[in-house]
Order: sequence, then structure tokens, then C-alpha cells
Amino acid sequence: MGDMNLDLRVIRTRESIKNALIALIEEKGFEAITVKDLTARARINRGTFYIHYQDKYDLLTKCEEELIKEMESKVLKNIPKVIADLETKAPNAIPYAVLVPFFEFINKNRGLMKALLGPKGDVSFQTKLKAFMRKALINSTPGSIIKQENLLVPPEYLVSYIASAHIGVIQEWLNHDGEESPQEIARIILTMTINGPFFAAGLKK
Amino acid sequence: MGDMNLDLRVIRTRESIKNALIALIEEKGFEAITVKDLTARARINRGTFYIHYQDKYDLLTKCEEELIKEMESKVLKNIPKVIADLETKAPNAIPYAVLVPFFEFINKNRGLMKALLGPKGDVSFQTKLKAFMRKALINSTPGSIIKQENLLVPPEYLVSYIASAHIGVIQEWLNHDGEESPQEIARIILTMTINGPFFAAGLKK
DNA sequence: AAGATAATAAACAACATGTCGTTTTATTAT
DNA sequence: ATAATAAAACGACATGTTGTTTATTATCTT
Repeated sequence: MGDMNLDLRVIRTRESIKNALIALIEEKGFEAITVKDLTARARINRGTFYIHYQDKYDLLTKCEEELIKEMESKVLKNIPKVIADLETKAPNAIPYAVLVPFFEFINKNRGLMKALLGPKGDVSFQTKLKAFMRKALINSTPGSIIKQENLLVPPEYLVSYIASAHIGVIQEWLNHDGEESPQEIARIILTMTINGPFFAAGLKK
Repeated sequence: MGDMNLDLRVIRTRESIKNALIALIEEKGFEAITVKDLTARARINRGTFYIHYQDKYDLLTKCEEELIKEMESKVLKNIPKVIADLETKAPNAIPYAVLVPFFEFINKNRGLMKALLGPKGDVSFQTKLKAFMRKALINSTPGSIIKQENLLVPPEYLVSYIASAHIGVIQEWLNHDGEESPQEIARIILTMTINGPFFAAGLKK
């Protein structure tokens, strides 16, 4: 049996469908998309769509999971390495060193990220992203940098606060269409996360 | 012509449809809802639905706008009064005095808020909520408490950060189903916003 | 109680869905 | 280069939802 994943036609078809999806989400929002829309845009027969995906939700889910998996392998897996490289030298530089590759990844997948996180996107993707960031927050603090007894607020709220705040900044950034570099966004977000939004607003000390 | 808004039948029908909407969003998500689902749950004829709403999107939009309008009239309009009452005594208490009524309002509309902000909810409602919070942030700082020249980060990112962080905490809170009071949530969120999430995590000073 | 009007039941065309079997076309492996 | 193989295109199908419209019934207002 020839590997189905290697056939050029399969690769072309799937890529074409995914590009159509990204374009159509931005144009009319995911809810409004029909399978007919997708296949017309992708220049394939409608029946062909059903060979690869059960329905449009299956397509969306697979795109999201692919993105998150890549994020985990390219960003999450590198966190321990980044920490090991820095902890002897400058422990304060760790958050920056972790965030920059994250924002670089987002920048490379701007199209899909913007569609999924945009005003016509998919709430459940935000949930997946938050779960990813929850992992990142825990993995990047090996041992016990975050000690339960030191917390001034319940841990779930702390994680929700940080994760949502970051997603909000990412959404804003994606709308600015390439004005700020990943490094600049990392600096902006860390100013608010480390010193607090009030300090960043010039309202403290 | 007798006012359609005062007829008992109309009130009953519309209320029934809205309750069906809330229940069905939580059960299967807004996208999956059909008009048939709504009218079956609401115990009305399918044709009747179209007398009151153009389609399910029209229904959703009207529910959202009604909620936001009420928020504006009950929460936003009171901000200047709250500030006037407190600014001579304790200016630091202002954020708390503004947040508590906000969370109390959310608590009173738990059902709809949970459905709209939940994992099967509507992204565009988050956008509307953020716009509301943007207004609240600006209105609650009359004159020039937030001065452009004092900002350490671009203002759009500051607002996005704060608004999204708050929404994240609200989502978490709505899932905890009534464990914390509005006052407790206000304290939790202000600890993080004023001192910063890092400080709240026990990672600073 | 009488008149007004909202809700119902039933039917309609238009359209999207998911699934076929068949034919054509492109790719792979020999 | 070519035969074998797999993918894509095509056309058709039953099914379900949508939004509208009709005559009829039930309910509210005054």
C-alpha cells in the first residue's frame, strides 16, 4: 500500500482546503462557511472534501490540533533547554527567552492564528491555547518556583488571568499586521506581567 | 395599533425563546442549534419564531445587546458617582468600588453570561464585552489619571491586556458556580492588576 | 363580551448535507 | 515507458433545515 500521506494530490488537496478555510473564516466567519464554499474556493469537487474530512468541524478541529501540536514540539519542548542555558547566568531573563520563540511561532502562522483568534473565529481554540499556556506556565517553573503557600490568589485564577491577558495581547498584535516584532511584544507583555498593568500605566510608584 | 411589546403572549413567547437559547448553547453550542431546536424547546411553533426574530443570529445579537445595554445603564453610568463619593476619602478604593457592582451584575445574569462566554459560546460577545471594559477604563479615569506620556507600553496593548485578563477571570469564576462572592473576585483580580500577576504568584519582593 | 391580534398547523421552494456508483485523471513503482 | 493503483471529478440521491406564506384557532386587551 502506497502511503496516502505522500501522494502529491493528497497534499495539494488538503493544503488547498486549509487555505480556503483560512480565507473564508476571515471573510464570513466559520459559522457561515458551507462545504460548498470551501470546495469552490479550493477548486476541488465537493465529494472530494468528504474523503479527507467528516465535515467542516472536523476540518477546523484538525487544523487547530495540528497547530497546537507544532506549538508543543517547537515551543514547549524547548523550555527546559532555555532554562538550563540561562538559570546560572540570568534567571530574570527566562520569561523573555521563553516568550520570544512563542511569538515567533505565532508570527509564522499569522494567517491561521488571526482567523482562529479573530472576531469571527472559534472560542474552543482559545480554550486549547489556554491549556497550552497552562502547561507552559507549569513546565517553565520546574521544582517549585511557584509555591502554593506563597500565592496571594487561588492558582486557577492566576493562570486564567495570565493566559487570557496574553491571548488578548496576541489578538491585538495580530490586528496590527506586522508592526511590532516578536521581541517588542515580549517586552511589552513582560512589562505588564512582571510589574503589573497599573505600574505599566504609570499609576504606581 | 396595540403595542406588541406589552401583549402577554409576546412577552411569554420571547422569554421562552431566550431561555431555550441559554439552555441549548450550554448543551450543544450555538453553532449546532437549529431554529427547530429552539422552538421545540420553547414549546412554540416554528413559524412563530420568525415573527420575532429574523434568524438565530438575530436572536443571539439581540440577547447580547440587551445584556450590554443593561450593563451600561447599571454599571457604567454609576462610575462617576462612585468616584465622586470616594475620591476625597480613599482614592485607592475606587477600582474596588467599581468592580464589585460589575461582578454583582454578572452574577445576576449567570445563565446567559456563562453560555455566551463558555467554550461553546460566541467570540463576538467577548469583543462586545471588551469594548464595554474599554469604555469603563476610560470613563473611570476622568481628567487624565492615565497620561499618555506616563505609559510604559502602547495604550492599546494595556487595554487589551487588562480587558482580556478580566474576562479570563470571569470565565473561571462562572465555572466555579457560585463559590466566590463578587467581593472576593474583586479582591483577587485587583491583587493581580495592581501588584501584578508575578507579585500575586509570590515571585517578587 | 367583542374585536383585535398573536400563535398554530401545514405546505412550499430553495438550499446544504452526506453518501453513492461510475468515470476520468494523476501518481507511483516497476 | 508503462501498467497498476489510488485520487479526484462527476452526477444523482434521500434527507433535513430554512425562511415564507396560508387559513384557522386561541388568547389577550379594552
